[in-house]
Amino acid sequence: METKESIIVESRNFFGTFGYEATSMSMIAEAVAIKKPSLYSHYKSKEDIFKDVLDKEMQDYIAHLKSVLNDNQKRVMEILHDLMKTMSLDSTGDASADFYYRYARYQPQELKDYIMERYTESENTARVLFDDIIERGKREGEIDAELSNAQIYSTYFLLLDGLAVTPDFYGKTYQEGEFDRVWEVFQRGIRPASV
Amino acid sequence: METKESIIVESRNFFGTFGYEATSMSMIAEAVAIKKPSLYSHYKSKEDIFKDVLDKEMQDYIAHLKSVLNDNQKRVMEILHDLMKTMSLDSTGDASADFYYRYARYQPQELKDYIMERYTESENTARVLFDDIIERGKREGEIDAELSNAQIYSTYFLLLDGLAVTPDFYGKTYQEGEFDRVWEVFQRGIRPASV
DNA sequence: GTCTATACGGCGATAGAC
DNA sequence: GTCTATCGCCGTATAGAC
Repeated sequence: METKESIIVESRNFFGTFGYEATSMSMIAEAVAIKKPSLYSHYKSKEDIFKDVLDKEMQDYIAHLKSVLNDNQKRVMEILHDLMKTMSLDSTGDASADFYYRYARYQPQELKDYIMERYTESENTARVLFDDIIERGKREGEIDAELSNAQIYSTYFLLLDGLAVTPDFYGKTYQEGEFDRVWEVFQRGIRPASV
Repeated sequence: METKESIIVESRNFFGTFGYEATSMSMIAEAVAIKKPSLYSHYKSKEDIFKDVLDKEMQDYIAHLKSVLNDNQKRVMEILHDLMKTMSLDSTGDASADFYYRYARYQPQELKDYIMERYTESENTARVLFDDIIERGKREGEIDAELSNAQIYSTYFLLLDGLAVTPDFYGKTYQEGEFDRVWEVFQRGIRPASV
């Protein structure tokens, strides 16, 4: 792997796990197996590394959503189910998810504007993708057409975020069942009334 | 206000808004209007300030929940509705909520064990309080008795957390409507089938 | 592009006078 | 309990040889 690639990967892991301030250039350098000053041959500052990591994560996130949501072989509720399940199970220890959800909520002051712009772009794109699939769900009778797309979208994303970042206060067994419990309530909440 | 009280309040605001690492003893001292070394007459370290803030927030959180949940004048769904609404609207800029939700998910390494213990205690207490009210909701026909308490609890808390901490990517108007949209889906998801 | 050496600043924390 | 002065450390970042 190229040195620059390695810097991105290791930095993302540290930023996601420990946060921006708690991640030092020394930690990154050690993980990449070079000396600290060598980092500055690739990036002019710690902020610049962060921005590069962020841009890459945004691209990957959208690419992932597109590939999952545009599967016309599957029924809509199956797609939404599988996506939520993946998020809730894989996310513990998933470096990309850790990173994505952390900086959606908590931005270092000096990077706040930059970060918020990127998330706004990303969430707007995600919204369009979801509008399409929700519309399909309504047409095919899986989702109650009385509900607005915004309703489905808001609720689904709140649950998704929650599942992705909730720490396990209650232990492993509880957490494994959490997705199924939550999914049932969501599914009851959006199904057509007459079914 | 006593100096020590003031330290707690200002520290909580900074810790909640900017995070533990991004909050310096100088910032706290300036906000309290004393010099930095004077802080050490009240606390022996930054970690100690944090622990005191955390303990206090936990107590307040549980006290708040108790007072809201044990209102037998109100119907169960009304209580759950009002609590979620308060969280979703007041929480933007509510220093206590900012603090509580931030450290539930992200702990500085050196304080991790201490923080997790406190949250586990707090969440276990919250769970008992919710079990009671959910049982009441089932008895009084507002909640489908087919669903487990864990289901209601998990889903409700995921939504609550989400509403409390979601940043406004979409602007003010969108955010104001978010609570109502989410509440309807939740309410449809847990109501008895025959109603 | 990588290294050794180093600058400079802010951090948490302490000493000791008042 | 509050202050001024200061310590030691580690952070980001740079200079300059190879």
